[in-house]
Amino acid sequence: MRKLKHPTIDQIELTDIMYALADPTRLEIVTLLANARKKMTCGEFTLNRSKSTMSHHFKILRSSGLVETLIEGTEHMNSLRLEEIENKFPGVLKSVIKATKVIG
Amino acid sequence: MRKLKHPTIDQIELTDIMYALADPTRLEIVTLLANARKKMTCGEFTLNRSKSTMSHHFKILRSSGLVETLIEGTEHMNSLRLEEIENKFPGVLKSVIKATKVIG
DNA sequence: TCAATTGTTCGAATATCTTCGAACTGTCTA
DNA sequence: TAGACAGTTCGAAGATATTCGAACAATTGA
Repeated sequence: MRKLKHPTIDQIELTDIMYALADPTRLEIVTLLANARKKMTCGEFTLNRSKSTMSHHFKILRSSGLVETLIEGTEHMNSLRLEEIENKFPGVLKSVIKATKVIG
Repeated sequence: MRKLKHPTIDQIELTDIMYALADPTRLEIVTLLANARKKMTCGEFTLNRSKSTMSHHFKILRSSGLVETLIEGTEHMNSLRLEEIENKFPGVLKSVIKATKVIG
């Protein structure tokens, strides 16, 4: 469990990102991460879901390429791969984050 | 069957749009519509799917607010609600369309 | 070394999605 | 008015998703 797998930039696919963002729970995680502007542990997200459910969503966020998870001790520090994704799909992630801000 | 229901602009929700765009078939319909720059009938999309399957996808595209369908005779003319959605969620739809162009 | 902490994995239940063929509806035209 | 045409709706099959609790793994600290 030393290191978690992440896709490289060229392995990231648009449909995977769309799919990851289509779930309300995951979209909320993404916007919280974007607004936090810092790394957050899984435990900091109190979205009324069980530990295993949250872990499941983070796994999908990681495999889509949206989130990077670094292990520090017993904690998993999560951050958005915003710049990389902006570089590959300009405007996609940023506009979605901005759109969620306006609403809630 | 005279007129089909569409959500008004303020009824359109971001997660519904994300969900609609997450399916490869629907994403392809959306990009074809965007590139066509004109209204297209359902029959013009030859994506190796049955009539009923295509109808199902168009129903989701309509209910998400992405697509508007006007009935002209026996044909259903479809178009993207690009300007409306741009107005509500700036950059979201346009950046996704642009991102798909680069790839395929 | 042992317990506490953080998160993952497993297995299962439930719900939702995609897909299709068949039957149907509304419109046009011969 | 009957047939052709474009899509929708229905019902069902099979695949995927979401969710949870329980068990597990890795690290830290006492």
